[in-house]
Amino acid sequence: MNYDLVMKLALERGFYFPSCEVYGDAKAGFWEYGPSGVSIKNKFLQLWRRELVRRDRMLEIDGSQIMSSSVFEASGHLSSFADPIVKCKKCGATFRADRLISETCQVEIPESAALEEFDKVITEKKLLCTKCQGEFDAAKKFNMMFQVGIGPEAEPAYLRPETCQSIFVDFPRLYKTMRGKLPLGIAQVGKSFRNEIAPRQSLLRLREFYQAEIEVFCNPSKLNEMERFSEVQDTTIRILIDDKIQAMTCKEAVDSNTVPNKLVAYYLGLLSEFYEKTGIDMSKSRFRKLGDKEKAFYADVAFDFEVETTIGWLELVACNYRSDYDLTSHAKKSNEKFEVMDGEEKTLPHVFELSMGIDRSLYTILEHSLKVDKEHERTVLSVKPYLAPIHVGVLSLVKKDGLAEITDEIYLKIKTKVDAFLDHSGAIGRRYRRLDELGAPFAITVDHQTKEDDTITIRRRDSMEQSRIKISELETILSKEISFP
RNA sequence: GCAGUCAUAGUAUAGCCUGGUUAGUAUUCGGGGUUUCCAACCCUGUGACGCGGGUUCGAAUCCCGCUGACUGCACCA
Repeated sequence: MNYDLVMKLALERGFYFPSCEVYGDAKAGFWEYGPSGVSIKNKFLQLWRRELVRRDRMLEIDGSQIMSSSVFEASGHLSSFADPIVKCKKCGATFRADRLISETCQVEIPESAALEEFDKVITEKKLLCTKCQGEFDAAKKFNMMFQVGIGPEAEPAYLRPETCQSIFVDFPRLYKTMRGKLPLGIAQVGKSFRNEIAPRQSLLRLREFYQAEIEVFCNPSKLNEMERFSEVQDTTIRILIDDKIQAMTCKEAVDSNTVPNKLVAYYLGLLSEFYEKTGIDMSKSRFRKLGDKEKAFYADVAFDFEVETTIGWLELVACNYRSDYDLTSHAKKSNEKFEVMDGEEKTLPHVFELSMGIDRSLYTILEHSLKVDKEHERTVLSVKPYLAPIHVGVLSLVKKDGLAEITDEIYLKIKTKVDAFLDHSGAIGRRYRRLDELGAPFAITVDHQTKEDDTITIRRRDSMEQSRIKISELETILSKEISFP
């Protein structure tokens, strides 16, 4: 299925749509989830909690979205999360200063250098705009963080550009009060904010977006002492090696040194098992080991979990081994102690993170699940039943002869237990089609026979098959069919 | 941020070049009928010119600015 059809479905069926769309000054990069989108997002997160947070006994927190300047001084975002740019005075074109200089006069200046360094070279080498030969203005830093003003004096603070910073600064308290033991996973779901230069393609590149992040704190000398590894040692992970995707078990990945240690392999395994259950086509997925130039400024080793879609390979999860970068920086800046006891050993934990993009994951689930069934002239969202925005459609074959009343009764009985949708209007086939597009795995229909023997038909979304069941069996059947794996 | 293309009901589109009736069509959606298990049919109703300015007696239509979408470049910590 392709991007345009997913977009159309999203707009027509309430999955997602542009923010503030009735106003002409609405800015790009902001989208909202409609009812169907929220429903599938909640279920996706429930699956994430089951498969990762609970399974690994992680601690989940919910931190502030606005964080103090000190946090980002320590994290490096104030200096490193910014690009040096120069603007042409004449035509207004902007360029990355470091790239412009290295491309035009082969002088390498690190992007984190002081702004005067860029100005100096531009003046010395008499660099002019490559488009119009105009002169450049002084170099500036474009920081991708949104600054906010706190209180009447508008003292600067920032919207977090990644959720994980609260996990790092909360770590000492959590470790003490929650009786932590390494390795310890701390998880968080929430919004992050980045002032992207060119947001594009709806949910795939947003200025305000959801992340589900997991920071695993571990003892760097015990990365291969991972008891739980046995749970995933036979789980298959797909890794890109020399431009070829190779499927191997987690054990093989460690033994062949493809993945550096058991801890990292364990979490890549968990992540694969999780995504398998979202219904994403895993044969179109890979872990890609990042080269030195691609890695984030804090990462030692990095694997991106990527999935192939009709608009190319999409990064859904960044798996970064951040070493002690964050805890050391925060310890220094805050003068707090971040070392903990691991058995007899005092250690400053290292961090391995799984930073998941929720919006992109949801898009991919939609794209991989959406099918056009030409034979029956219908569009079907074949999502896993436990992720479906609506679990069951509750329909009357016709409104009259008392059928609507029986249908209402059934709906009343189940509506607080499952996501049910009541519909009496129009032709039955049309109602089935609508439910197919919403991804409802089941529809039940009350007909004339119902009045005689208290049975209803239950229709399955993917096969369109129908069978008769007793009304009294409905709840049991539904709860079994839509339960999480 | 740059360049090109584009912007009309929920969705997809016609009309714009050559300014002038009530902005047309398909589908969706609401109500009613018919049918009585897969988008059928009949009646009926709701619904749109992205925003702001200019030209003009008159602007969906011509001009300017802004915003957004798409594609390419750059960017993606």
